[in-house]
Amino acid sequence: MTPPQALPNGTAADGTPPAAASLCLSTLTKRVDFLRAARAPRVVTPGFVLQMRARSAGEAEGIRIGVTCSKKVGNAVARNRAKRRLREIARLVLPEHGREGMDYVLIGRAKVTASRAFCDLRADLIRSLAKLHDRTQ
RNA sequence: GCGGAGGGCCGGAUGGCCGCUGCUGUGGGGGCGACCCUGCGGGAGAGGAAAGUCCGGACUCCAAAAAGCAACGGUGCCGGGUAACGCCCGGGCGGGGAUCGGCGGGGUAACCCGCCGGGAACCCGACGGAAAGCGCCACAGAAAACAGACCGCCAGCCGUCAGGUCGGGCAACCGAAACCGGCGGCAGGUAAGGAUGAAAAGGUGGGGUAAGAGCCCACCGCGCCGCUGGCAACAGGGGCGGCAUGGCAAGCCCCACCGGGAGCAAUGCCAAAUAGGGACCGCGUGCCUGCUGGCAACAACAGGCGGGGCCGCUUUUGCCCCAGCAGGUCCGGGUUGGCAGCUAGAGCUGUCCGGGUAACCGGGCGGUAAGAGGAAUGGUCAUCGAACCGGGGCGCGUGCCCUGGGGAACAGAAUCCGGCUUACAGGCCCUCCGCGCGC
RNA sequence: GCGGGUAUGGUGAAAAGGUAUCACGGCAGCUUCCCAAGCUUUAGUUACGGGUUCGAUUCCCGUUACCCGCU
Repeated sequence: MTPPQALPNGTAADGTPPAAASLCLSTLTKRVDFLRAARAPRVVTPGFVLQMRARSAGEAEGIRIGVTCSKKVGNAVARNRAKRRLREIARLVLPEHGREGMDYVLIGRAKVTASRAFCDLRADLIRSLAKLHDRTQ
């Protein structure tokens, strides 16, 4: 058994972020929040669709994240698996790359969300966030 | 060894890092509040179907649900099990079933085909009633349901013909007569036969008859009545009846039994907020006694009588109401927060003992047990890994060995249980029956 | 999660246990100089799988898909 830190891509990403994670992420639960985000700018990648909306003042605090999958993704097992993977990349990426006062919505896609390599999925999210942030500047 | 047929179990494994949701111990913090958040330690966290929502219950509300009636729905061989069931077990009856026996046909033969009978393990069956009633049975066919009589068959009577017959004649032919026969008609007998059809009024064989027919006889079937066995469904055998009851009840229906309705988005509590609002319907504007207030009318309270209401009707008990209110329907407004219900129950299961053919029941000892709430139970990496694909070797062959790729079915608790049904990669185990061979 | 309903040509609808019908549309043909209109013709697993029945779109059971209601 070789220790895991010998592997190059395992240690690089998950160095410190979990400590910072606790302060911001909360979950979107209301249908209206999802509908507002659906009208906001979006980026489409093979594994997911990312929507980002800047909240108006006094609405809520911190970064909020919503995850959703339609019936097109598959049965309950497939949908739950897709949502779990999306939640995991959000947990790893958003504390570092997310912005205060934003609602993010991740939408799963059929087949690909569950099968795409995890590191690719994470890189897709970082790239998409950068794109959206550039666009709103 | 060949062939056939059942049942049960499992449902990828190990480890590293990083997470999620309850519980518990301890510490800290927040909210007006119901309550909530959080650090550290400990321990727990999807299935055999969690699925479909097809049955049965627990539980909650509809005030309680005792009895009867009606309506509606369900179940349906018998017995047992169970909290209960449309489930399970055992039995009965019917059907299927490898093989076997008999008969017939084809073939030189091996064998093949058809019919009938018995029938292994086992499989299938909504399997009460069609002589209580109603309804339906298209097309075809003479006829489709108290049978009837289209064709046919048959003796009789009448008419007709002179083919057979009889007489004469060598013969051609002549004559006689309605006996046989043909044709037509009349009034009957008969249901054996008749293209059909899913189904044709007991079947097969013999006797019998003018022709026929359960008209008679034998066997089979059917019905009725005893007997024997069985708790029963039913089976066996006996006698009697000459046959009456075509099918469909997953058509209406009859019989027996069961069922009040809605469902955890039930329901209860708390917080916050609002207009604690309005319209219509229904019932109704009581009587007596006591006490208090009042000059009195009367009002409030308590008790009795009477009346009304309680999601079909009646009765009983009970509860509520009597001056505006409990009840019903609708319109409008506010909230979309928190907690409980919420997981230990007819629990599940291992083993032993006892009862039972079994399902199952009783007892002892032990093990085990998620409770989320836009919904946790995972993400990722590594190693090992079944199916499957390719190459090589061994072997007569099923196959075995080496090696490279490959990479795990159906599927995610949502109040909880007992079943059923449906989906499912692959693996493991056990049992039964027939035939053949060996001992 | 709980409860209820529907399925028939491409679309919308009928049909009593007995030949699957109607309208619009599509394809092809006739007609016309061409188009329109008109006429003729054509295409169904009655969602799927079983059962009852002589016979099923219809009756019964199971499956699938879709739709509706309930805090």
